[in-house]
Amino acid sequence: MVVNGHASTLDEVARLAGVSKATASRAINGRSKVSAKAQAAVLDAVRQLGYAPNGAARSLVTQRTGSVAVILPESDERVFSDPFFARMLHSVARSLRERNLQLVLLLAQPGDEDRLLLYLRGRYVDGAIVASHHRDDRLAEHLSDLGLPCVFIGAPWIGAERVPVVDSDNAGAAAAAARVLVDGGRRRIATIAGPRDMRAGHDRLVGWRQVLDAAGLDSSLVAYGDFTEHSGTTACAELLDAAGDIDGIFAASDLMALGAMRELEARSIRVPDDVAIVGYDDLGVAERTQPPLTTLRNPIDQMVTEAVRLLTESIDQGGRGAPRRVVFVPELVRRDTA
Amino acid sequence: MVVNGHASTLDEVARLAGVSKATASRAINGRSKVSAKAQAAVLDAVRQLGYAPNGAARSLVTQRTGSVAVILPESDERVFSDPFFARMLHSVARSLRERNLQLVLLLAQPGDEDRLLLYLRGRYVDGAIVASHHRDDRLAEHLSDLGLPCVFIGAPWIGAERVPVVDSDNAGAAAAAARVLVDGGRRRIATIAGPRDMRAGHDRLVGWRQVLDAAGLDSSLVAYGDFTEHSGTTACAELLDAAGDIDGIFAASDLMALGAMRELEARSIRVPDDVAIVGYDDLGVAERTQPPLTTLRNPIDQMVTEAVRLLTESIDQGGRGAPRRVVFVPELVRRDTA
DNA sequence: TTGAAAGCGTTACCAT
DNA sequence: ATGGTAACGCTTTCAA
Repeated sequence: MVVNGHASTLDEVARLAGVSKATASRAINGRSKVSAKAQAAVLDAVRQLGYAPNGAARSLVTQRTGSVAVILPESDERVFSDPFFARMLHSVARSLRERNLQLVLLLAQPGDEDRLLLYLRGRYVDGAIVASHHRDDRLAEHLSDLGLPCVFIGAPWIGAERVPVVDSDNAGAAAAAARVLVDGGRRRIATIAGPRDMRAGHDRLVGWRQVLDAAGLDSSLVAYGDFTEHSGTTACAELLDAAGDIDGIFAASDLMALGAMRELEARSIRVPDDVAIVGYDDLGVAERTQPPLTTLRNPIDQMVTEAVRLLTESIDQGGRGAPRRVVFVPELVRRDTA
Repeated sequence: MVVNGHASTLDEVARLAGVSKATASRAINGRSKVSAKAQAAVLDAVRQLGYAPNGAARSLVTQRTGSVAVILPESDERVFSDPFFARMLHSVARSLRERNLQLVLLLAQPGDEDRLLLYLRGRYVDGAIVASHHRDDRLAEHLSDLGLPCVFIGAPWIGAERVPVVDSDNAGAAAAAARVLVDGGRRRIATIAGPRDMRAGHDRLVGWRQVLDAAGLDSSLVAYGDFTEHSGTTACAELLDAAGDIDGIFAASDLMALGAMRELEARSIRVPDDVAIVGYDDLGVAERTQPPLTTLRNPIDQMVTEAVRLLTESIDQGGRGAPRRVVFVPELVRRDTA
């Protein structure tokens, strides 16, 4: 394809096609009127030379790169173990494909923020979707300062009012979960909460506590995990050791619920007979637990679709537009654990 | 930071600092002689304006983007469930950071090859590392045609001779695993193999078979999985149903070994007393199984370090340089399952 | 419909 | 050490 190691330029294409650079450009981008003859000649030359437009040159004039970043300010361990991210990225990739945008995944490790910011300031991407981040990261402020179109999936702790946010009602959903347990007659209801420094972790804990308090039940049976299966097992053991009479558990992720169920099984505690469980996410694991898990469906696809819509809108408007906020409500999926 | 929505340019920095664009550029990039006074003035202006160089403009002249792609031609389900990728990316990120390169992750879905190629041809990245790919993808040929510096981690099926490859000796390691079982006195040795259309899957099966054949043992006890835990469980059940007298299993991934152990436990078959097991990977899971898993350590860090070294070398040489091939040998890690 | 030419924002060469 | 200026490869006026 490539003639001799050096990528071909529009100039060469034009020359080979016997037209000007301008016409060649028009033929390639196909927005403008070009005679059928010129069109064919150019396309032919493109094929012969294996030509592809130089991205830098094109971006320089169009102010567009045709790519969008997904930023994950998260340890790669979690990124690559939590089904949440797999589902989210899958969904993002699909949405972007429809709009002919290239997905660029940026793993934002704690220490590496400077290079990330430099990259974004360098306008290597047209916009960014930020997902799941911790209490202390100031990405929202930075992106807002930067003027780079962005959308946050899940509200950031800091600077949430300055950026568009697509969120789900974590507290409301957790409350629904707690209500399932309370209405099911459970009285010693514990929770395996997510990390305290993450919105989802925090809000789900709050929602659970509210319902328990309102029902006059003890809301002190709390153990913390990090959304992983293993942490669910540990947390469950902790809870059981502290209070042997627990009869209901709300786990802030299905993975933690699964871990908890393993611990319960190890102790020969029956689910849901002895202990009822409600999880959170419904990304596949919940259907496959034994017995199948009652859970709240995290509306990831909806959030992503909306996020991409908002982002492209913002990109098209050149980054202007007021920071909007859209919230989706997780749906209760009743199966057999509660 | 940004004055008014529009990113500032070098021109503005220069004007504010009272120097020429040339000097401003030199001060910012810091390779060339600049008076301390000018240096300070420029840096100050940069800070005041929140200036960052426009990537496109810079790339256009330097022919460098400062970023490197990691291409994963793999379903996102596997990318986000197999610890192999987590470890690899972690390692890549570390190596690139040392060299001040930005990691750009490109998920190459089957249908999406065209856009990926367009992106690469557009020179949005300086080079690419390709990891784990299937029999039918022609990425190696394409990248070789393209002239983009690249390194493959794991040999591709097609075009392996045309690109630099960093690999591990899958067949040799699998042979070592089989030998552990044979030498341990096992006579009915099965394998849970990886996907037939992946090099790692194929080669590990070959290595295992070679040793069994050489020992005069039946090498037909094969079930296929896809490296996931779940597939390991299924495959193990399959094997057990087909041959009840199995006394040794080589699983082509620790995850599949774990799945197999769950099935064995469900059937009250003891490990290693009744059935010995050897896994593959040693990325954390192996230490935590019950009992701890004997396995082969996939030399991911070594492969990645070498891959990044080769890649940056190739980038510095402008993509020239003969396609090299480096192979690392996995180490046997003996624990308690065999 | 087409072509010439003016940028886009940098870096790098060449004088000074 | 510094400034003017020519690239880099493309898109997009503006005339023709």
